Amino acid sequence: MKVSMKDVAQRAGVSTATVSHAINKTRFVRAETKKKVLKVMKDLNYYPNFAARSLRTRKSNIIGLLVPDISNFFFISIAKGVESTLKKYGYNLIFSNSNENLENEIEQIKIYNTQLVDGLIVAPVSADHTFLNELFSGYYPVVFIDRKPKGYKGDCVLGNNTKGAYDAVSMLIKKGHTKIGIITGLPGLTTTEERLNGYKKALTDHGLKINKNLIKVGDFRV
Amino acid sequence: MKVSMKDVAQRAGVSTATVSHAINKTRFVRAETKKKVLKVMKDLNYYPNFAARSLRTRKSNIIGLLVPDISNFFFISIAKGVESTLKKYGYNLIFSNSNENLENEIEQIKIYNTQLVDGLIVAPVSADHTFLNELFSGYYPVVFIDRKPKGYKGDCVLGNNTKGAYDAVSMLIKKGHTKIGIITGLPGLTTTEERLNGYKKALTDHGLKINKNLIKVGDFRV
DNA sequence: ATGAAAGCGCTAACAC
DNA sequence: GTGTTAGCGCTTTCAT
Repeated sequence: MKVSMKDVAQRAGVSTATVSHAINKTRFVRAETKKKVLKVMKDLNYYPNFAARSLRTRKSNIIGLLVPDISNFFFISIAKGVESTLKKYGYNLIFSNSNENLENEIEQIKIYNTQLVDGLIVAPVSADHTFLNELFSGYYPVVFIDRKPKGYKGDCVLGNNTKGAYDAVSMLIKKGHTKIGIITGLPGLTTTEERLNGYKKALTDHGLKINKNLIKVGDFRV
Repeated sequence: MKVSMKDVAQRAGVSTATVSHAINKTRFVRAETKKKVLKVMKDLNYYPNFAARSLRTRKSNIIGLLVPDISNFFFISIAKGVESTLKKYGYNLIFSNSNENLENEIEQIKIYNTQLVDGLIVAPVSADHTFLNELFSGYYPVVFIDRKPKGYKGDCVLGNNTKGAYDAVSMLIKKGHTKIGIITGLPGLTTTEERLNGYKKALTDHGLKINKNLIKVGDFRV
């Protein structure tokens, strides 16, 4: 049988409250008592039950990360950064993949809605996200990254794609170039649209014409 | 306030047992009753509480994956495969990184020991793992991949590195080559050692001498 | 075909 | 400085 806090308490001759407080440093426990408790914990190879603690405290110390492509280097580097920062604060990462598919994204969000996570980071698929207004219970914080969820107003962390493209094109123009092309990302992504807008605006602002033949669609998803 | 099963039951005029069974299809519920329950669930935007369910059933439907390098393509492709297979069976993936550091590995295993996961997949760091014999409570299944944990006898899924290297070298020899080098992975890894053994054995078996100058250490971690 | 209620293992308010 | 105990939200046994 799995050893519970009660077992530890009994063997140490204290109450579960004392064990709990010894573990969590949430009220004073006499040094001697604490030492005894810790020893028993070790002897019995005791680990507090995650589910019970989580149920009681309403915290899971888990953050969800939902990305559209788990093998894309861009999203992996995000996952890496998120994971290492979370661990620093005692959190864990649940990593999930919508695979650029709206159904998958919705299914995964429903799982997160079970209070599995204390917070969620999403790089949304390219689609209308008005439905999020009712899907999100509002009981845990959500932040979107990289792409903007269309039709939903929530916190986002985004690159300034328009300005990036604008500046890049302006730079080329200033260097004397006039025939400037762009390979865009996948159509429909906000990043794609924003960069294309920046490209076009830079050309127009500098008196250059937009040549459709110089605009090619690539397979970038970030 | 977060809506609980009790709220759903009250609003639907049934007991929590019925709600539970309607959700889980775990005993017959009259079609009409079920329909009413489902509607109330939707109306109230109800999602079952993960922690409560997990506490009661002693299942989390979460599998842990612990790898030594989260940005290594090899481990990422493993993560991708694991994640998609898990999702197919209704499981989630907790993704963690030991960063080739034994302390991190141990810390993370302790977290998993809180019954957070129903199972664990580990690509261990290169170090003695005898300590696992007492660290693992034995209450959840663990499988090691890619590298063999030294000093611990447990389930592993490994490549046949010795034979792979042996065959590769033998092939070169059969083609008439005699000056055959190897760039190994990091020293200490079981994969490195096994491949080196295969390399050496192939040379010896075919009557060739081992030339230390032809053995170079690379930075491969898989 | 459904309900009542115990209990999973913790935390924290209250008591002393 | 420590103990008692209610209760978190489910699942499931025992009733009916």
